[in-house]
Amino acid sequence: MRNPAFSFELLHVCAQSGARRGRLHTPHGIIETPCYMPVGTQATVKAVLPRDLKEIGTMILLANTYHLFERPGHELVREAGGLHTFMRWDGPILTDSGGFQVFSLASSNKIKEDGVEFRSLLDGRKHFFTPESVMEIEQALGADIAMAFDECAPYPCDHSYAKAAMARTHRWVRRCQTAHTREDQALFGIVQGGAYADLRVESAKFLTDLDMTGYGIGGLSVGEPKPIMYKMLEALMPHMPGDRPRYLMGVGSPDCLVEGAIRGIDMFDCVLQTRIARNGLALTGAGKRMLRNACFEHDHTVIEEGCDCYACRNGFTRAYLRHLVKCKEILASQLITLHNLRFSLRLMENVRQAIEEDRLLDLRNELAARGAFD
RNA sequence: GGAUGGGUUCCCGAGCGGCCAAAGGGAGCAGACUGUAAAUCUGCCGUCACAGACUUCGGUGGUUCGAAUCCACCCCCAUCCA
Repeated sequence: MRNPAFSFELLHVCAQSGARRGRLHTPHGIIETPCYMPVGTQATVKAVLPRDLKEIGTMILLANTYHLFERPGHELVREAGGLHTFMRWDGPILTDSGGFQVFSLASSNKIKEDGVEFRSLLDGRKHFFTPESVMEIEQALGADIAMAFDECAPYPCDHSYAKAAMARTHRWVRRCQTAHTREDQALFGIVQGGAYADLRVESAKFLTDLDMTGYGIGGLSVGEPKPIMYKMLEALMPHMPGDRPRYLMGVGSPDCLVEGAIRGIDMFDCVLQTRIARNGLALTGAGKRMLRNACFEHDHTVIEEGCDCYACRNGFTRAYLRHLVKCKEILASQLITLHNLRFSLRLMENVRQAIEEDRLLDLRNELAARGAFD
């Protein structure tokens, strides 16, 4: 079932860490991996122009099936010529299936064998999502990569529940495969299994047998301690096919990006960068900086010396950004978002280079020593 | 000069005899944020030796067991009338 329109080259494996340096070819462009993918849930990365996303080195964006179904509706996007045309982004796009909303909006939906009943956040109406209907929506949206419809179990949850959610996810992914026909779009399956290594391994094996174009690893970073997440990755990774991209869904704090790459992850997405930016928090190589705080009132230096983002390159100071944050000015969100995204994309550039040079563990240790993960 | 309505903790603004250190906003300070219901949310926000005590509601006296709340006078402010 692998889609021939997509190919994944494994360029190098870091001798020091085992991390993978790869290249994923898609109809809308090439993705160098490991990569970080900015999230544009509503067909826009909040506060950033597509032009700027391109300039900072974004190779692929995320959008969300559930949110775009609710508004503006997938038929409208289809009518507009698909997501790329609609949102004016001609690079690769990945659509999440709405599986995460099964988890994050758990209080307003009901999970059944056939699918999930969602209560609309906008008008309270009920919508029933099935693997088939989600495939219909994702194909209408027309992203390069469509994620299968999965059930993301919460943490903590007991073994039997995690197993049931995993098994359902497995049944659903086969239905997704059957319903998915678009040849210029790849379908990625999603490994589930909660915080249970045996289930993770079982899920990895099951999905491997389905010979999919790529694989998501879902249901992690849902509240469990990081060591557990890492343990899950270590347990399941030997059972993942080496010649397919592996996407750790929803994970992307600076430390997790590096630790994930070390454990063989090729793709990451995370809303953290953009969300914390809108709350005045900037990422730097020496740790996070809450620019709203009083200690920056008279700090006339840029967010991070040497950073090549628009804000730092052009002398926007912490004192000025603090002022913008306190005034709730839109520019604060724009500048800090751009900075955080550039920080993360540059981090991955460094990770890729370190893999090529077989020194990713060294890089990890250097970053940690400088406080980049604080 | 007369009439009326007001003066409340940094600001606005509730309270109108005890349940008031005083609602609610704002500002200020801090925290959270990982497949985005997030330009959101949470906590603190009179002072201190802080499970308690002390000082506050324009000022000064008074009534009362008890007052930001009632009374008297005074000082300001707003509007209106001369």
